[in-house]
Amino acid sequence: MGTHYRGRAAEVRALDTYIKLTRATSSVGVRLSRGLAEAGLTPTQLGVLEALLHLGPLGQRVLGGKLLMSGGNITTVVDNLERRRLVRRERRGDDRRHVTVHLTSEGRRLISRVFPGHVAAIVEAFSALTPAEQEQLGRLAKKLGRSVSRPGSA
Amino acid sequence: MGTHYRGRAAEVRALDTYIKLTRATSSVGVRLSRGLAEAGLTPTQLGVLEALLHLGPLGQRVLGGKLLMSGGNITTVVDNLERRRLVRRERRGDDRRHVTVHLTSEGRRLISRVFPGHVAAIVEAFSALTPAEQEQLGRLAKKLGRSVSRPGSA
DNA sequence: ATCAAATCATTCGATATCAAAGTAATTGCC
DNA sequence: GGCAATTACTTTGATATCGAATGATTTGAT
Repeated sequence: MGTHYRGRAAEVRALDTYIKLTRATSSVGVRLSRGLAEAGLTPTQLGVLEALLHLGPLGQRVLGGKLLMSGGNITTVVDNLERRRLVRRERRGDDRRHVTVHLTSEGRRLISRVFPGHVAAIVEAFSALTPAEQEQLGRLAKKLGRSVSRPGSA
Repeated sequence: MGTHYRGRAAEVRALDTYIKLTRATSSVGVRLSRGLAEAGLTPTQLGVLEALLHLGPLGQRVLGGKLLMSGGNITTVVDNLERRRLVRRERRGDDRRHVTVHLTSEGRRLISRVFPGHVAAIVEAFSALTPAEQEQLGRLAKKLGRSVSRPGSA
């Protein structure tokens, strides 16, 4: 008894949380995109350049893993960056299936210039929350993400 | 004094929270997309059908507002749904600029069948968090989203 | 009544994104 | 050594998404 009601309450609660979560994430994303648009970068392109800046040259497969993105998509994004001479592909000698993506000096210059402002925008977006709230939000998000990615317990 | 250090700490904290937030949201989205894919629906298409089911026929502009989506995109999504006979456009008589989007009976049947499973998937995704944690997450997400959407205070 | 401005939808050109199919190269097994 | 399976990337075809430009219609000001 009460199961029905509890079930509905659980539905309303989860749905409500889900909506707030996606809206918040979307809002932050939209805000950050604006700054990036001035540099002519999409969020994904920034992600690729940033990974290359901080981790050095990477294979496309690794890039896809870092950015939670399908392989087919990596090809497209790297294509677009390469066309603008921001990155350079290099076929690896020891295993010619692999392609290593490098920042060009131009790409390095761009990402070095843009990244600080991007971080500042993130800090500003989250300034609505106290440090403790940010940590709490991070903790809950991590817990949620972790459980969804794994085979689910219940 | 200390400003520099605090600045860096704030950056690390916001960045870390941001990454966890986007990853969690993305993971939940990916999980939900799977169930939708079986019904041949994208998340956006589901959103449109669900809005029409629960709110009745709507103008495209209103739909865009509900789903936080640009007008151009609404046209595309409604095009795709209309091609599958799940919705029907109707040019309004009193103001011929307006188009009202209706569910067809086929569309109503589909969304009625799919929606409960979608909700169940959301409940399951969030079951990793206790009710109190879900409410806390919702509260923080709402606070964050609200502040980002508005002209930002500080 | 007429012309300008505003509003709603569509079109267009980019990028993103995925899944599936295809190509190239490597590894493993016999 | 040679064929099968695996792995890495690319290609293809579909949807999503935005912003800017365009078209159609209505509203407002004179």
